[in-house]
Amino acid sequence: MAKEKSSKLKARLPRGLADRGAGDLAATREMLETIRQVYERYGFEALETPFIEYTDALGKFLPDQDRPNEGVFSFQDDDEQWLSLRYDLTAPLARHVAEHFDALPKPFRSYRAGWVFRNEKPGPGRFRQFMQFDADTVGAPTVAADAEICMMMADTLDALGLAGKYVIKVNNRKVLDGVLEAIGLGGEANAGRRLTVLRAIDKFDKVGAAGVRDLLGPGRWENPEAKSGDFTKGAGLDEAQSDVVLSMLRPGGATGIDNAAFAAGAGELAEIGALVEAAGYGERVKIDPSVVRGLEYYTGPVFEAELTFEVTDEKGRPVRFGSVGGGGRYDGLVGRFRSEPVPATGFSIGVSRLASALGYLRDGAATSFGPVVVLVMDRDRVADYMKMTSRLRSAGIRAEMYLGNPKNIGNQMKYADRRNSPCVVIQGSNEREAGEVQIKDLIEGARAAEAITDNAAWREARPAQFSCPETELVDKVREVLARHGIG
RNA sequence: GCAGCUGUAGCUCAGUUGGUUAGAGCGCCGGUCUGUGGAACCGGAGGUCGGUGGUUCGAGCCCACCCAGCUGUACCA
Repeated sequence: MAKEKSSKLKARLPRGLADRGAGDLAATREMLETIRQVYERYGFEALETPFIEYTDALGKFLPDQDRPNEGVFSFQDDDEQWLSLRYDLTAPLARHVAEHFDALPKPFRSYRAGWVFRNEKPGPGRFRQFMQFDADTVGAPTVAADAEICMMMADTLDALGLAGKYVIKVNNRKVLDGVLEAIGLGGEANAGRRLTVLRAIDKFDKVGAAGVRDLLGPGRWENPEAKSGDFTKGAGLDEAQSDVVLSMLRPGGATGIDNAAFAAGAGELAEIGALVEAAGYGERVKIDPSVVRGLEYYTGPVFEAELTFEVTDEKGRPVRFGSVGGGGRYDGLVGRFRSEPVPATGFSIGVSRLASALGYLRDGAATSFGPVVVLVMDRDRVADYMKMTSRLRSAGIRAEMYLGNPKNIGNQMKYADRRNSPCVVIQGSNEREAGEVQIKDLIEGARAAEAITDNAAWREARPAQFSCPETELVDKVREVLARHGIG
């Protein structure tokens, strides 16, 4: 008993997770709908798969010898089989397609949105639960499918109001493989070093050409000048090898490399370039040799959508959003389940990150209005107030009767204020006798009251309040809502 | 994982060379207040001072270890 106080549960959320309020939800809903419409227009169809899959269907087959299954939330079923929360939407799609292969039209074009989960260290803009919105074409080997996906991403970002503020970068894993082969890193024995080289290239944006050179060679200190902080082990390439890799990152890319992989990759890139150019997307979709992505399961073209604008956060620090989506061709993924190879290509939008970028862009979150509040002026007439509320609801207007302690009208007004109500409905005995109601426009009232500094005067003035016959309640409320653009 | 920084109320912080019962502002709940949302006044709840051990007559303060958070870095299939 004495310990009761200290044994109270602490209300807290695990790190990397977030509750989302009305404003957030509304913005996300609108955004998802915009994306959905674009995808539909391109002829993709909806699909939903569960949050949970067998662990082996998710990622065990991805040749990730680095850290198998780390970063995935997993648990065992009662038959001891391992299950996991999905960490992306691509692996579940591959499972779905493989499972229903015979019933699906090929190429199969589908899209899906949903939560994915990663058990990784969270950071700014990185959560352990976040939403993705994917579109994939399965069963189409042609690079036209890749080009189409890129163009659709461009159209999607345009539709979201980001025209001119992003670039879709395209590269090809075969080009990278060709370069690596040319410097003697081909073959199974060098898989680990290849990975290190790819990761170094991936950091080009962050550390620059000199940083990449360090990472390709001996390694790099967190603070290069002081040689202090954390040390990242390099790939151990010599100068000549590094030169070749770095030359690839310059505009124009690598030259003088003569092997099959490089030629195939360069050819595909040129083809994609020609397709997007011909369709008028040349400014939005660009070849960029520094894009690596996905490190393991991509087999051909890879894409990345990057926002190119900068904003500052509430503390005045610059915020870079960078990548808000990416994808590529994964010809091996569905084939894990089947004896024949199944080509596939897709793109994934990071909904949560993109939503926060859009939020910054719209300087300040749009306020979402609450319901109309019907005040309780006379405790004995609750039935009448509920009836009024009901009339508003029947007319399609969000409305509620005040359910707290009604003894003080001021408290009811405060409640409505806090709910962001556009207006309140007041009917005391005076109005009742006259067959009227008072409607107070809280939004207009707040605006009108800005000039009033004295609280007594503010009360007296009752700004933006008018009375009307009770029969016109719905129409008048509707007028107030319309004035503020509330549907 | 590694490195640096930081831990006192829901939030922002104060707290003397180690000294009694750890404070403030804001926020929250209630009241003044049964006819009006920005105010005022009054009252209240809320703390194992991140944890454990140590030094000391005495620790929020000093020491050791641990934990958590933040930032960077690595990883991100």
